Amino acid sequence: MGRWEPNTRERLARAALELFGERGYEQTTVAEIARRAGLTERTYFRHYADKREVLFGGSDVLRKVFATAVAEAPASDAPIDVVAAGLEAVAAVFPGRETARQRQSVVGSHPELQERELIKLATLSAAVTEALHARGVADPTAALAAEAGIAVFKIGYERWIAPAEHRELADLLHASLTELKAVTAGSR
Amino acid sequence: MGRWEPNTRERLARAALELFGERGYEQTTVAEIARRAGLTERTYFRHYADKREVLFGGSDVLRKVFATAVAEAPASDAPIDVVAAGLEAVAAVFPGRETARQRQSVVGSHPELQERELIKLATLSAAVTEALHARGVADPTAALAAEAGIAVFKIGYERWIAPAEHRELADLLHASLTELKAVTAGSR
DNA sequence: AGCACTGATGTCAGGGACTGTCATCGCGTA
DNA sequence: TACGCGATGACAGTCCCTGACATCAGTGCT
Repeated sequence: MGRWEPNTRERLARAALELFGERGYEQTTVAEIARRAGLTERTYFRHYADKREVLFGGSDVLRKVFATAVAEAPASDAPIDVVAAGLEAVAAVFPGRETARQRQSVVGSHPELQERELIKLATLSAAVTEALHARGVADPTAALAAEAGIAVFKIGYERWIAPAEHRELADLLHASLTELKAVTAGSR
Repeated sequence: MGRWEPNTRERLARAALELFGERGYEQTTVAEIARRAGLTERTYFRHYADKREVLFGGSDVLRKVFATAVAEAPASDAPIDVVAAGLEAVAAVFPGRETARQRQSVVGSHPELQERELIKLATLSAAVTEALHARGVADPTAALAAEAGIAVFKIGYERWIAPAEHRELADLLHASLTELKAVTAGSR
C-alpha cells in the first residue's frame, strides 16, 4: 500500500509545510517529508527539483493565469489596464490565506527561500512582459508595465497575509495599483 | 608553505573564476578551487559561506560605496539626484570589464547563481532605501527611488559588459538614468 | 483469464556541499 | 623563551541530490 495514492505532489507539499512549521526548515530532511507523505526520498526528487521547490509549486499556475489574462484582455485596453486584468485573475484563483501565512513565515526566515521567491517573481515578470509583447506592446513600455504589475502584486500580497488583515486579495491588489498610479503621477 | 600567504579571499575568488571558466560551474568542486588557491576545502568555507558566494565578494563594497555616496550627497539634492550620485560613486570603484564579463558568463548560465544575484540586488536596494530614510526621505518615495536606482544600475551594467561595448560604465549609467526619466515622464 | 506494455515508485550506491571538532602552525607579546 | 591568539589542516559525519536498475499497479490487447 502507499503506492498509487493520488495527488502525490500535493501530499508532499502539505507534508513539507507541516514539518517546516513544526521543526523549522533546516531541521527537516527531505527523507522526513517523503516519509510523512508515504513516499521515498527518491520519489520526492522526481516531483520537485530540490528541497526548496516544494514551497513554490503554485508559481506555475500563477504565471499561466496572469499571462492568459493578459493575452485575453480587450485589445483596446492600455498596458496598465491589461496588467490590472491579470492581477484580478490572479486574485480569483489564489488558495487560502492561512496556508499563505504559514508558507510566508517559513520563507521569510530563510534567505535561500527568499532567493527562490525572487527568481520566481522575476520569471513571472518576464512572462508578463512576453505576453504584452504578443499584444504588440513595445519593449520599454512592456517591461516597465510588467515590473509595475509585479511590484503591485508583491505589495498587495504582503498586505493580504499581514496579521489582522481581513480585506480580500482582489481589493488589496486594486488598492495597491491605485496607490502606485498616484505615486508615479504625483508632483515629485 | 602555503600557510600565511596573503589575500586568501582574493586568491580563492580568482581560482574559482578561472576554474568556472575552464570546466564550468557544476563541473568544478569546492575542493578544486581551494587546491588551486593552495588551501583546503575546509578553509574555503571559512571565507565564503557556500560555493556560490565566491562570485559575489564585491557586493559588500558595492553596497557600502552606494550607501555612503547617498549619505554624503548635498542636502539640497532631490532623491533622484542623490541616487544619481550613488551611481557615479559606484562607477568609480568598479573593477575591470573583462573580469566582469567572465563572471557574467558564468552567472548567466546557472539559475542558482542568478538567484544569488537577485538577492544581492534586493539587499542593495534595501540599503539605499535606508540611506535615503536617514536623509529624511519618507517611505514610498525612498523605496521607489532606490528601486529605480537599482533598475538603472542593472541596465547600465548589462550594457557595459555587452560584447563590443566600449563606453565607460559611468557614461552608460548616466544614459540609462536619463532614459528612465524620459520614460516615466513620457505622455503615457 | 492471460499477456505485454507503460509509467510511477522503491532500492541501492555514490558524489559533492557543508559543518563540528580538535590538532597544528605561524606570529606577536610579555 | 614561554605563552596566547588567530588562521589553517585533518577528519568524520550529515544531508542534498543523482544515476541505474528492479518492482509494482494499471491499461489495452488477445
